Amino acid sequence: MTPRRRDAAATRQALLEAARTRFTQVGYESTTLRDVAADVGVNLALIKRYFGSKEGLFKAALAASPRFLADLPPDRAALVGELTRQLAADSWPEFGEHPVLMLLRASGDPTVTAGRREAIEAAAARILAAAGPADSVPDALLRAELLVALGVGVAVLRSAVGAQPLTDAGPDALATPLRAVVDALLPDPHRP
Amino acid sequence: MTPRRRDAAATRQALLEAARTRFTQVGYESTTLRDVAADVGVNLALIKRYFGSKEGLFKAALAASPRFLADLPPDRAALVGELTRQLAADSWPEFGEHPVLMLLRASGDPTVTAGRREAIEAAAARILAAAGPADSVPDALLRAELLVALGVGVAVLRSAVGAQPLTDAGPDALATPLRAVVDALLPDPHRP
DNA sequence: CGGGCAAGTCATCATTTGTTGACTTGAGTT
DNA sequence: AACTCAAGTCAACAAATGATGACTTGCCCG
Repeated sequence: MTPRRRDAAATRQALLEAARTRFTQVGYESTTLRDVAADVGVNLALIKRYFGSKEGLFKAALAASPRFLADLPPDRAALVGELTRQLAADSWPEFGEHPVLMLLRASGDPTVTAGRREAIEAAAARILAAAGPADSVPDALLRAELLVALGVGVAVLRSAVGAQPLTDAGPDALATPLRAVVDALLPDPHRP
Repeated sequence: MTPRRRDAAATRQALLEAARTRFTQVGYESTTLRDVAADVGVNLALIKRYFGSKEGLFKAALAASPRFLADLPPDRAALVGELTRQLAADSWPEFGEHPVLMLLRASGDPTVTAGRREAIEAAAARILAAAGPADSVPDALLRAELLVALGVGVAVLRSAVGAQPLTDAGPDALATPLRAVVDALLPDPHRP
């Protein structure tokens, strides 16, 4: 290996990834900057240099994470497939943990909590847009948000709680019941 | 008011309630024993006296909380009603917060995390038992656990995230979509 | 009434942890 | 080879916090 020393960009990136893992796994409060620095093999003062503070590190790590329930296909048939893929924890190859968990384990910083609410509400809006015309059912947005709630709950039960049999269920086992839920919550406007 | 001084039972109870509120709202790490003691108007050393340690206080507060998705009626029709009631955050009159949140915001103590997993799995088993024969569908337990996941997600989105319109949705608005989900996940064996 | 004991307080300690300014080192440039 | 500046290290501080043992006070029982 060629341990590229004195590479600011690489160090910064490594810090981001270590921070994301810690924050996601043990939460904001239990993550210590010394641990993050040690993971990378770097001095803790570098975190201040690059991110200013612990809160800054958290926000940077959050911004570098994939969005929850983004990139949903506008095709209803493919929607269930993509939902299933994003709910399975091992479907984030480049990430060891489910990205939505970091949102939930955040600090109490007002900026973060507000952004979290917006991210959740935006996910519901994306689901609604992908599933069909919004006016098909009066409470369509509420129903879409219930679907987001299901996604959040699945992520929590799989990645944080480890509940069985849900944790070990593969995409195949999840797809069928998920399709039933999607059909129940978001009636297909083309199929009255 | 008659501030009953020197009443060990009352003081202990007050400490438990204050702790539950703090743990639920801001999580284990961010809850300080000084804050809990101050809420009750008592010295922090009493917490050690009654509960031994912070971890002991947490476990005692957890044990004093109502179980999530307990007391489900064995009647399928009433199941949705009870689910709806337990998902609405204001349906716990004696508690300001949803009890499932304290489970999620727990410390990393192995005893607690193991108990949490068991509590979730037991909730799924209770739903399954209330909804009908377990053998009606092969993956019935997985489906019941998805219902628990929905409950966890709804609790998180309502009480911790504050996502709209879900947070302001009342029992009436929730019952209809919830019934659709229950029917989709747990097919009624009496109605093939 | 007064002795005993539990209820409650006080002051303090040790540790953890975020923050910070001064210092050192290495790589590229001239 | 000397210079420069950013990358990185070091040591230390201050605040927060859980834990703890000694001390005080009020209630109850004889």
